[in-house]
Amino acid sequence: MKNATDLFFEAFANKNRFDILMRLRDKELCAGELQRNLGIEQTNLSHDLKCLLNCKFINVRKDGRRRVYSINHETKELVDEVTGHIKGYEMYLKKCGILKEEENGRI
Amino acid sequence: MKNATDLFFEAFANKNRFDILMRLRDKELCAGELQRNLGIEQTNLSHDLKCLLNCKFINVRKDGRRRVYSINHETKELVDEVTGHIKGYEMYLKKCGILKEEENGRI
DNA sequence: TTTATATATGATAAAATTTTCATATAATCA
DNA sequence: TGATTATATGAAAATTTTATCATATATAAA
Repeated sequence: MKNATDLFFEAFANKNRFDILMRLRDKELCAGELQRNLGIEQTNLSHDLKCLLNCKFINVRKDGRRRVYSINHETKELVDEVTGHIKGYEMYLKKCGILKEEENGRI
Repeated sequence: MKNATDLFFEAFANKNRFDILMRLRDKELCAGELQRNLGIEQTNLSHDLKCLLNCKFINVRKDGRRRVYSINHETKELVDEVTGHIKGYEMYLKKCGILKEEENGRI
């Protein structure tokens, strides 16, 4: 049985979902705009938006056949705090051998 | 190639590692104490501590054959902010169908 | 100087999460 | 009404992350 902390990190600490939150930081966007901005697969984006909605990290409103998403205020503040921390520790994170870089198989 | 955000979440948004940070919130502890308090396997704990150290989220000092760990101030503040957010959204997190609960196979 | 305790390391196994695939629904337009 | 666009759903495949296993090192005690 997962506790609230596990669930929180599963929702929040995900690349695509956090990217969505960052994009919504400054202005509301519909699904299609998010898809084009972030380059996420439509189907993944939809799953991710639903998750963020369920958790009340974001809100929706309908506009014709579009759905327009916006971030909630408290979540926006948390995004900012996390973003700040990442900036401050970036150099160490990149050197951590436990957080393994992908094999760089590029030619 | 992982970016700083991916690396940050891999380090920070992990059950065992976040538990360690929470335990260190109020006082410094050696590895053995953390192990007993948290019930983490010795070998996992050691991997996790190394990761947190690499990222500079915690510090160590030697004391005889013990190693005593303490949390860094900025990280402690972030832990508090995250903890607050989790409390506020716990009820929604638990109802999110995307964040799937484990099958509860208990008798 | 051998033994015991505390902690660390690296490779693989196991489990969890994320992506993909196939398809559905809902609203608008022709 | 039928076609088209925008978005959602659920199951299975693919990938990533975490845990386990076997073993190493370092300090202290006997």
